[in-house]
Amino acid sequence: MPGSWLDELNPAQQEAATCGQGPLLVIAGAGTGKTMTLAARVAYLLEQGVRPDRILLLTFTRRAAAEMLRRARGMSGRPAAENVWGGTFHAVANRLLRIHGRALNLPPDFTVIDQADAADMMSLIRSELGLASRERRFPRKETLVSIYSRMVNAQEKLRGVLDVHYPWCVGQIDGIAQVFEQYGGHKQDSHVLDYDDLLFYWEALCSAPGVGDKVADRFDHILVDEYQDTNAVQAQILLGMRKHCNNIMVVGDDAQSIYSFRAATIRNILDFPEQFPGTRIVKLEQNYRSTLPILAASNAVMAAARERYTKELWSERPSDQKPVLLTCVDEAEQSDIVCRQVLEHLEQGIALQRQAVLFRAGHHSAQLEIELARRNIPFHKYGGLRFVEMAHIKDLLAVLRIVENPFDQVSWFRVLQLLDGIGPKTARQIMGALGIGRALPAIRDEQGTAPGLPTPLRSMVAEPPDVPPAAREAFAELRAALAHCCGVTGQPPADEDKRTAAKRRGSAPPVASQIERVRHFYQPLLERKYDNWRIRQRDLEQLEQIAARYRSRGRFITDLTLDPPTATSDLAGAPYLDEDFLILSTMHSAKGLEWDAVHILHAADGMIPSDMALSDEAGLEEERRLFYVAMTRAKDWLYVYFPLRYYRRPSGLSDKHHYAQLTRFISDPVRALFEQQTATAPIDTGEEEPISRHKVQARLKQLWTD
DNA sequence: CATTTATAAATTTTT
DNA sequence: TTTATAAATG
Repeated sequence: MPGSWLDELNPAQQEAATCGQGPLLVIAGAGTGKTMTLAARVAYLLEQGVRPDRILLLTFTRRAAAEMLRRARGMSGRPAAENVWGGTFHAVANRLLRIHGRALNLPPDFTVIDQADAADMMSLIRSELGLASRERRFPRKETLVSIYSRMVNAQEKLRGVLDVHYPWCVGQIDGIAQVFEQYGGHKQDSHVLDYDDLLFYWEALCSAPGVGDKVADRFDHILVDEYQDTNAVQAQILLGMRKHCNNIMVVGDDAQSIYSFRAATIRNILDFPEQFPGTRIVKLEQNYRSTLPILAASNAVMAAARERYTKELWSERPSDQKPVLLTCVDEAEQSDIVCRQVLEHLEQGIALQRQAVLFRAGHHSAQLEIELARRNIPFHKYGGLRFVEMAHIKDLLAVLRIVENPFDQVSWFRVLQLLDGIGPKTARQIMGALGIGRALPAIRDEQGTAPGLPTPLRSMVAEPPDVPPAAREAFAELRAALAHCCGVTGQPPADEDKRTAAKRRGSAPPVASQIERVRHFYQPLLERKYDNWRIRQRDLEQLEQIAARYRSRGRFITDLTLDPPTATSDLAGAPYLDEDFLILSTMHSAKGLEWDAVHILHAADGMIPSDMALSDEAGLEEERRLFYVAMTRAKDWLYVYFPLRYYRRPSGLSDKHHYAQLTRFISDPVRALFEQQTATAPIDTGEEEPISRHKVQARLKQLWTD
């Protein structure tokens, strides 16, 4: 008998949750209880006696999966829900490939590299090929990765990708093709997979004879959230996983597709019924989240979309409070008013955690962050520059990655160049001497068949190569740190040879202790490299704390690349950090979340829609959906801020500025649905703002104009 | 000759 | 604030 929790669902939600066998497509508009429905589906399946480890729940973030399983546990009262396979496509791919990768000739010790690492590898290849110094500038390494990623994810030809999305690179097509050619080999030599490989190899796993059946046979039910933001490869994976179980449920909303830059395509959700014959379609159209006025404004924004969507979102939450459009003089005033608005709600009893500030790009919140810090308002920021992308974190992790995977060229290259007197050239020499990369492929081949021979790591410890005098001391430190992390401290290397790799890992010290040792090696380099090394040191300490939760170094590294933690909120001021904090988030990272009060910054053309996205029609439409996603996060209060004036240079004496235009998404009919306020309030009695600054600047100007 | 230092330029969104 | 290029240094 189904539990009483089913009664809390509306008919459409119940239908989706208790649907029988076969493919199921759920079109779920914003705020229609999608998460609850998915959780209910999991709970229902468990009650029906489906084994938890035969359910696969694919979500956009690990957090989303955890949240859904938590709810499913609450509904079904079955702790067994913990054994449900949940996570992102990438994380699940990683897990499956660890188990079955041997069938595809994947090295058992492969590590996963993120986009920045992939970019570094592209750069490595670019300089090896001598493409860096040409008369016309070769694409940046980040651009190379983007092109490559789009190519493999959308399964398009290089030529086509360049023509459509990177027309300024078309002239360099031969060089680009050369780099990509080498890239595959370099990854293989380095025993690494990039994000795209994870999906690609999973797909390959499905179609491999023998193993393909085994993999597909692992699951009886597959549930996919946010299906509008999956790409062609991910759809192929689902098709490949269908062999035995046809019970595939996908949930999504074509109006909320915001990841086409990652080659996501709404074709997936639109074509699902054809790809999976016999699909049952359920639409969730009742919005439980937002008040009517907020919903009306959001719908009005979408009404102007090129393609109209067939859903009719409705709500039963009337309210007198329209969304508010706040026009302010400039960015400084915007920050000021956001703070005051947030605090006002806090006084009304809306905790900071139930409020969020959303913006298009990570740096759009920079001014606000300073203002929040000044007023001791704690906040957490999601999206934008993340922890693992910071140079010092990457430096330290690179050392760990070397221990985990001694063939990782990018990490060696990075770590070696940290040392005094070692640049690209010497780093390559040392790597060659250690047998890393293509310099000495013979040694690597023997490695596979004759496990007794020294790996790069062992030769590093036992017979180190020569280094420039300036680097000797630090190099010795590095060797000691590496030795410690392998667990060979104090023991003669001869003793090591007898053990298997697995045993060696077992004897390695705890991950946190490894980081502590690496930090000891890194500390002097950190202090020399950065003026603000104290702040960065705190980050490294925090990394060590995160590591303390892990038993396996490999797991730690993989988790960090597949599910990176958000940036530290140093500015919030640690002493004042209490339980409650305001949420700052990019619009992308806000997907699937909701708050009582939502503040949207920079509703100006050029910010949203972003200038970068305006090159084609599709880009503009995606920006519109993005704005729609941001608006529909709000339950009771929605504030949209529009600064009139932007300064060209954020700092500096020139007071050049330009006037902004209200975002084109708030057209006149849309604007009528907002309550409009102009912030003319006297600003912060303590110090007047831009006016006095201009006076000072004018006075300074006289010094050189007269 | 390779590395370091100085200078200029650029800067969406994320697994 | 990071990153590519140019000049300077050891």
